Amino acid sequence: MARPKSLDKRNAILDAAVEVFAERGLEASPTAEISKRAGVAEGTLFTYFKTKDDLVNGLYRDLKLELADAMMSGFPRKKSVKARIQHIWDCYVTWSAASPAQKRVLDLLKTSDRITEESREIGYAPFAEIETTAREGIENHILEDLPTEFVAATMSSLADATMMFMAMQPEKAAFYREKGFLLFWKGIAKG
Amino acid sequence: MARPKSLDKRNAILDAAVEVFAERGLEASPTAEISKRAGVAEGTLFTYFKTKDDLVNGLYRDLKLELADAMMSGFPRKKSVKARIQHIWDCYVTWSAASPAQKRVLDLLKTSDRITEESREIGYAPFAEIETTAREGIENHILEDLPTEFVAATMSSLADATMMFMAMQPEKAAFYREKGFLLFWKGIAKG
Amino acid sequence: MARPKSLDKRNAILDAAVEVFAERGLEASPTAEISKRAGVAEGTLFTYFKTKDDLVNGLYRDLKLELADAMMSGFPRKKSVKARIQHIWDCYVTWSAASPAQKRVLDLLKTSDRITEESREIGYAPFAEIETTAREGIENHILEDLPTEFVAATMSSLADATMMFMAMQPEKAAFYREKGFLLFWKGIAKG
Amino acid sequence: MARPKSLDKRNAILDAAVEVFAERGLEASPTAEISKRAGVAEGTLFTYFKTKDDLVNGLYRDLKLELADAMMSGFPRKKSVKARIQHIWDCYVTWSAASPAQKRVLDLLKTSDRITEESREIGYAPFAEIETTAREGIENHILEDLPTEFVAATMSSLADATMMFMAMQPEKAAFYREKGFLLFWKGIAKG
DNA sequence: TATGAATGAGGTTTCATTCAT
DNA sequence: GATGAATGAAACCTCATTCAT
Repeated sequence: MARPKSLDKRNAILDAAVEVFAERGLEASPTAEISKRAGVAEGTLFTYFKTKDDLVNGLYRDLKLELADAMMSGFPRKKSVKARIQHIWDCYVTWSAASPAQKRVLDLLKTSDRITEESREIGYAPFAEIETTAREGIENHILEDLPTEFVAATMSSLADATMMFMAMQPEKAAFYREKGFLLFWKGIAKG
Repeated sequence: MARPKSLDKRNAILDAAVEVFAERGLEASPTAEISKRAGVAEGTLFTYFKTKDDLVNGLYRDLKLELADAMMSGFPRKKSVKARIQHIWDCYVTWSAASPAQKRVLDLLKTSDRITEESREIGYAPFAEIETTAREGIENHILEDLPTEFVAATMSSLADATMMFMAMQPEKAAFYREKGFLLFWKGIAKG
Repeated sequence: MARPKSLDKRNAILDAAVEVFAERGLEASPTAEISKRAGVAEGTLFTYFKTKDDLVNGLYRDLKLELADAMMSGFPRKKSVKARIQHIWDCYVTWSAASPAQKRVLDLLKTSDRITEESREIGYAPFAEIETTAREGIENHILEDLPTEFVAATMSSLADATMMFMAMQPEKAAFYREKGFLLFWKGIAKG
Repeated sequence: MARPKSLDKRNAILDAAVEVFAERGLEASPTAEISKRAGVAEGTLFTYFKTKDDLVNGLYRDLKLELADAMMSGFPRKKSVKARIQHIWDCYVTWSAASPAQKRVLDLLKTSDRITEESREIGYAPFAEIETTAREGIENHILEDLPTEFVAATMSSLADATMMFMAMQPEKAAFYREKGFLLFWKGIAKG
C-alpha cells in the first residue's frame, strides 16, 4: 500500500515523462500526453503520483539515482585523487552522451521551481563522495584551497559546457571530453 | 498623428515582464499579470508585442543589449589579453550581482524554446569581440589551443557557477569573483 | 470502462446549440452559452466536439439526417413522379413548419463557411433519390429537360420562399403549401 | 455637419467593406481590416458610421439602391406585363453576374440580424413597382391570383437559385437565365 | 485498482469603440 | 476632422484533477 501495485506501470509513466518532457519542455507537457504515451489511462497517472508536481519530483529523484549509479559504480576509491575525479568526469560525460533525453530533462528539472528543497537534498546525497574526494585533495595540497561545493559546482558546469560541444560535434567527442577535463584539472590543481 | 507608441510604456511592460518572470518563471506568468504590473490594460501589451512569444523575444534582445552594454563599454582594447578577459569576467559577474532579476530571467530565456534562432543571432552579435580576444590569445600562444566558442562557453558556465556562490554568500562575493576567474584563467592559459 | 461518452449528453449539447444558434446566430453564440444551456460544464462540450467548428459540422449533419428522415421515410417509390415530388415538397414544408428553430439553424449553417466540403457531401447523400426521381421525370418527358440539380435547387428555393409565408401567416399555411407546389410544378412540368 | 466631410471617404469605406465582407463574412471581418483596406485610420471609420451595425445597415441600403438602379432604370413601363417582368429578371440576374462581391454581401446582409426593420423597409421601397406590375398582371388575369409579395419572393428566390448556377457554369449563363425565367413565368402565368 | 468522462478556472488573443494628440 | 494607441470585455480552448463506473 505504501508502494502502488505495479512497478512496471510506475516506470512506464516515468519513461513516458522523460520522452514528453524532452520533446516539449516541462510546462508544455500535459499529463494526458504522458499517460497516453505510457499506455495508461489519464486517471491512472494520479494513482501513482498525486499531482504533476509529485511526478516531476519523483522523476527528478529517479534520474538523479540513475546518474549516481552511472557515476559512482566502479568508483576507484583506492586510486589517486586525480584518477577519481577523472572517473567522475568521464562517467558523467559518458552518461550524458548515452542518455541525451534524460540529460536534457534533468537540466530542465534542475531549474524548475517545482522541485522541492527536499528533493534536491535527496538527489544530492549519492554524490557526497565527490565532496569527500575534493576535501581529501585540498587537505593533501593537491588541489587549490576552495570550498568543496564550489569545486563540485564548477565541475558540473564545465562538464555541461563540454557536453554541449560533444553533442554538437559527435566526431570530436573524445577531444572535448579530454580537453574539458584538462581545463578543469588545471584550474583546480595546485601549483 | 495620434498618440505615438510610447517608449516609456514599452519599457514599463518589459520591466514588468522581468519582475513577473523572475518571480514565477516564463510559462507560469500570465500576460495579464504583466500588463497589470506595468500599469497598462491587458490589450495594450499586445499593441507593443503581437504575441507572448514576441514579448519574450523582445525582452531577450533587450537584456542581451543591456548586458553587452555593461560588459563591452570601457573594454580595454589596448591592454593584455588577460586584462581584457578579466574585464569581461568582472563586468559579467558584477552586472549579474547588481541585476539578479535580469540575470535570472536571462537564464530562463536562454533555455526557452520561445526564443527564435534570429533572436539568438542578434543577441550574440555584441559579444563577438570576446571571441576575437580569445583568438588573439590562442594565436599568441598565451592560451591553450582550443576552439574559441569552447573557451567562451566555458567562461560563461564558470561565471554562472561563480555567480551562484556570490549570490548565496554575498559577504564573500569578492572572494568568489577572484577565485572563479583564477580557476578559469589557469584552465585556459598555456603552460 | 469508466463512464462512457453519453449519447444523451451529446444530444443535449446539440439541442442547446440549435436553441442558441436560432436565437443569436452562429457567430454571436458563445460555446459557454451552449454548454450552460445544455446543463454541462464548459469543458464538457469539448470532449464531445473538439472545436466549435466540429460542433457546427456535427450539428449540420445531424439536422440534415433529421430532415432526410422526415422527407424520405414513407417515400412513395411506386407512385407517379408528380406524387413523389409532391411528397417531398409536403414533407419538407411540414418539417420546416414543425421545427422552425431547426429550419432556421439549418439555413444559417448552409451559408456558413465553417461547414466543410465533406460535411456537405455527407449531408447531401440521403437526398440522392430526389435527383433520381427528377431524372426519371425528364426521361419520361413529364418534366422539362433541365439539369436535375437545377430542378432540385429550384424546388428548395421555392419551398423556402413558401415556408416564409407559411410562417408569417400560419392560418394560411395550407394555402401557401398548395400554391407554392402548384407554381413549382407548372414551372417544371412539360407542355 | 449633417453629412460628414468627405463623400469619397465614406465610399472608400463602403467599398472596402464589400471587399472584406465578401472574403471573410460579416462577423469575421474586423472593422480595423475595413478601415485599413479603405486607406483610412481605424477611428475614422467611426466618424462616418457610429458603430459596426451602423456601417452594416448603411451598406445594406447602399447596395439595395445600387441594385434598384440597375433594375429599375430603363424599366419598360409601357410594355406588356411579361416584358416588364422579364426586364426585372434579366437586370437582376445581370447585375448579380457583373457584381458578384456585391451580390454575395447583399445575401449575407439579408440574413444578418444586424439589419434593422427600418433598413429593410427603406431597402424595399425602390422595388415597389415590381409589386405594382404583379398586381396589374393579376387583375388582368394574365397571372395566377396570388399575393403579390408571394410572387415577388418567389421571383427573388428563383433568381437566386438561377444565379448560383450561372456563377458555377459561366459558359451556360445565358441558358440558365432563360430557363430560369421560363420556369418562373410558367409557374405564375395563368392557364 | 483502472478507466476516461466531467469539471471549471485560467490563459492568450481579438476587436469594437473611445479619446488624447 | 483625422489619427491610431488604449481599453477591457469576451471568446475559444487547455489541462490538472476528480469521480462515477
